[in-house]
Amino acid sequence: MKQQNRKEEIVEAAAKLFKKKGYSAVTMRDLATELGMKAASLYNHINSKQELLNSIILSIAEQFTEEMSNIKNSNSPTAQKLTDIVELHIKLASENTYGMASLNNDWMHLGDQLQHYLTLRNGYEDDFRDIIKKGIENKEIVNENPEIILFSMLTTLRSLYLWIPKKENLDINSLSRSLSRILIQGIDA
Amino acid sequence: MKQQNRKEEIVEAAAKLFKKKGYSAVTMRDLATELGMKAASLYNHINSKQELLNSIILSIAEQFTEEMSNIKNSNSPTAQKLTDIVELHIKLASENTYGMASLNNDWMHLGDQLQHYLTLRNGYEDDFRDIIKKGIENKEIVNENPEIILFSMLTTLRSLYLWIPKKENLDINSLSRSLSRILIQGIDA
DNA sequence: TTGCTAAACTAACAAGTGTTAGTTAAAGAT
DNA sequence: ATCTTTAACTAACACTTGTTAGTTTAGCAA
Repeated sequence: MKQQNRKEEIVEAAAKLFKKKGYSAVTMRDLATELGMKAASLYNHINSKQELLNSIILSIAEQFTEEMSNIKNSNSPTAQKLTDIVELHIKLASENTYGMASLNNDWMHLGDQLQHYLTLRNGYEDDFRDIIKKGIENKEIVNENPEIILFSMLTTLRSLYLWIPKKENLDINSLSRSLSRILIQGIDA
Repeated sequence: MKQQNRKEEIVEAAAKLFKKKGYSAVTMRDLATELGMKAASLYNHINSKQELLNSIILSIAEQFTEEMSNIKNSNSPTAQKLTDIVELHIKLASENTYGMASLNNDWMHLGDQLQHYLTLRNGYEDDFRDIIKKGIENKEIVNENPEIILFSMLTTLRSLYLWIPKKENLDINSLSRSLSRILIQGIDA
């Protein structure tokens, strides 16, 4: 039977290189060298460079979509939902510090999966926006432009993949609490 | 005399394409087509593809560095300095909606200018961090981990270039006020 | 008119691209 | 011992890459 292990090593090494140089700048020869083999040998395990990108990005995107739907459908107060979203991003970012880079920067190079990805992303953003809007209606959060709130939170959360691996001995739970406080309660003394 | 105008058109078109597809995925033939000419003709105005990226990124980076130093050396209270930083990012992001993408995503492809860029960026971040730390010492802002505060604000500000062009009829002053409030005072009702 | 210059062109190059075909060596299964 | 499969290899392909050389065209100065 095929060694599923080797394929995963390739996908991981690909994600690592994609993070460092971007999808387009990584050649199959780069990737092969990283794994100590020749470019042609990669094709015993994978079908194309494109497929590597697709599977890296979509597996993460689908996790986001699924977990967001759980949060949205819970009946927690708004602040708790937002905290849950922070936690979700921290979890997935720390589990996928390489792949998150492709998700953020190379999604436009998804070929036939681009539309599927965009659908997932738009759905995710719509859910996030709805949570904020309901929070404003219920006067649980302040009456600022929900688009600006969404933008501000989401861009911070989307960048976690860059920041988390730089910090050693990072306690994920305390990061989660601290970041939630900062995003929700601000930094004014 | 050489038409400096044409060169600026090329740099602008390059920045636009770099934003859309990333530096590595843009070919000189793409760029030429965008401008209605042949790739070889570009070299009547520019020296290399690399030079395009360098000038796009460094001109913006230098503006950030210069203006940050003004803010740091002012004797405004911390909250005002932070508001000034927000304003600075909004200003430069709206003046460079294309180039900011290269600054954020393609800096690793700067060739011999990479070190210079990193020096500027580190200096900028150090200044930003100092402002936050002083604010905590003076009890002007809350005693959270300054690295998390820095990360959170900076990543939001760095993403403005993506968000600003999507909003039409955007009043830059009201965005500036609103975003400053959200970042500093949070969203808790 | 003549000459110069800016800015476009065509043609080409050497290097690098993703990928395929066919081969080979080692490990397991019969 | 033989057969099959896995996963590596070499060689090569058709195409694309950034860039250079040399040429052409149009406008301006003399």
